[in-house]
Amino acid sequence: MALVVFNTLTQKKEPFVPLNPPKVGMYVCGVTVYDLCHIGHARAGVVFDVISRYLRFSGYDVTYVRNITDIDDKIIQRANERGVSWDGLAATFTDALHDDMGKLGMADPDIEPKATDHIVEMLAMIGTLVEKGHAYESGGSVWFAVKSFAPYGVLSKRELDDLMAGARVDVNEAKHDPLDFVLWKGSKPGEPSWESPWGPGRPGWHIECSAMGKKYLGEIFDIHGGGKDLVFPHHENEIAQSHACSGVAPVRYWLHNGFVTVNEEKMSKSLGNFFTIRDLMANHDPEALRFFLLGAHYRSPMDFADRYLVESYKSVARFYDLFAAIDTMDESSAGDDAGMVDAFTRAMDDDFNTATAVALLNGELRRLNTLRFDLPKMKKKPDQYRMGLESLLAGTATVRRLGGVLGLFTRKAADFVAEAKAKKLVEAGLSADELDGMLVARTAARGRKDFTTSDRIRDELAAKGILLQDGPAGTDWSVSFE
RNA sequence: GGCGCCGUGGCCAAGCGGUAAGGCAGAGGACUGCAAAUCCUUUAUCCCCGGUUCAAAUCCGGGCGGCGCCUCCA
Repeated sequence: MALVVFNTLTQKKEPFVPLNPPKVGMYVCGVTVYDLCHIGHARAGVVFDVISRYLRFSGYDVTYVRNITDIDDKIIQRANERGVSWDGLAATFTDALHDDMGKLGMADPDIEPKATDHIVEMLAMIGTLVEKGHAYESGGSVWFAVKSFAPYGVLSKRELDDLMAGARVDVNEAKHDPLDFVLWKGSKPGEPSWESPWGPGRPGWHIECSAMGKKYLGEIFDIHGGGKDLVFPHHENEIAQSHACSGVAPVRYWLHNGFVTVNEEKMSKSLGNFFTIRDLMANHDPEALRFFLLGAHYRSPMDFADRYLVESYKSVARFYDLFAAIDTMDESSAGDDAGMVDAFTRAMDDDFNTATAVALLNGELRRLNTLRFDLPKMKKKPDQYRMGLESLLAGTATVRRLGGVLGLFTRKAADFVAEAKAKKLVEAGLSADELDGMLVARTAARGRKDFTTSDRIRDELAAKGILLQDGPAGTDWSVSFE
């Protein structure tokens, strides 16, 4: 089976056929850097990160472009509020963006263009649109004449009349038509501005993506992604600009991810009900957030709650526990579990069904854990043991590799465990030595069958989120986040 | 008002015409001094009502309920 993707343009799943295989050009709308990123940004980031990873896994040569909007009204406004320069503010939040996305295990996009580095390209495009009669200057700004572009509405399935009827369209004296949107915004004194044939100003929001997409991926490219809320007006306007300029539809497949909601309500900056990635990372492992985000299909809405992250952490930890155990075996296998790879591919080929892919990984984890604990019993039968070991090693390697396609399990297992433990000790206010002392005391108590004492120590630690596990090799501990 | 999405076990969530994946929580069991971890077993007929079909959670029609876009927004 081959890859099938849901195209917003047609509202259907379609076979994915790139323009110039094996090359795939993919453009994703990044963020406007005027504030910290929230979970919604994290979802969009993770979704398209996984899509790019999977396309590569499938053998495509992907060029992944994700832009940064570093000039915009909100940036100017926020900078004024804080009494800092607009570009300084943008730089600050760009750094924060990189930091946060990096923590979430995002592979860097191949190209990360900034709006302010592409004023020339935007002006050229606006010039062409004016020449072709799709845009006009008025009141120091340049506007796109929506009615000059017949296909307007193809993406968001809107009729011009319906839009007109909506009372919310912006009324602006300078526009010839209420539907028109700005390409070049004439600036007032004191505002950041660039020179243009129409006077000083700054770019409108939509034109940057048209200009940068074209520059880095060409007039027609394969995938354009972003959050569902960008379908209208942003992507609709982007199509209008690009298509009117070049004469061809710019994008073959439009992909949009669903929202993250909180209490069933969309999380957004304007509602103020958002959690920043940083807030969350203070108490949770970034991989838990990624795992959570992958648990639902990318187009479905997801409700967020803290406890889901706790659940996800447990799941992730279960995988690392297996990996850590295998790592200490000092054996390796070049083998691969072909059936597993096949099932995974089928799931992901169906419009990137990460939920099914994760379920597959879970099922395999159970199989491998069973094998892991049964293996010692097989030692008397060398043939059986050898086969079991091979299956365990190959299966584990496969889970790791496929997890990697989802951006999961990329840390060393030992590091994952060590990190979680170190963090928990700090939280519990214990030093490693103090904990060791307690464990030694408890082992001694158990040795003399003083279970009252040993259980008291165990309860004390459990109250701090430190869970003890007694095994043949001694007592180990793990971390709870409840 | 216009456009679109969704409604699956206590919770989260796949499946989208062939008889309900997976996770969390719960119950029972193996293991354990007791636990924990791990493993095994176990919990649904898919919002309601009609229709199409040999066959529907899956398609169509009508309800009810929730959400999103139409204004900045991933």
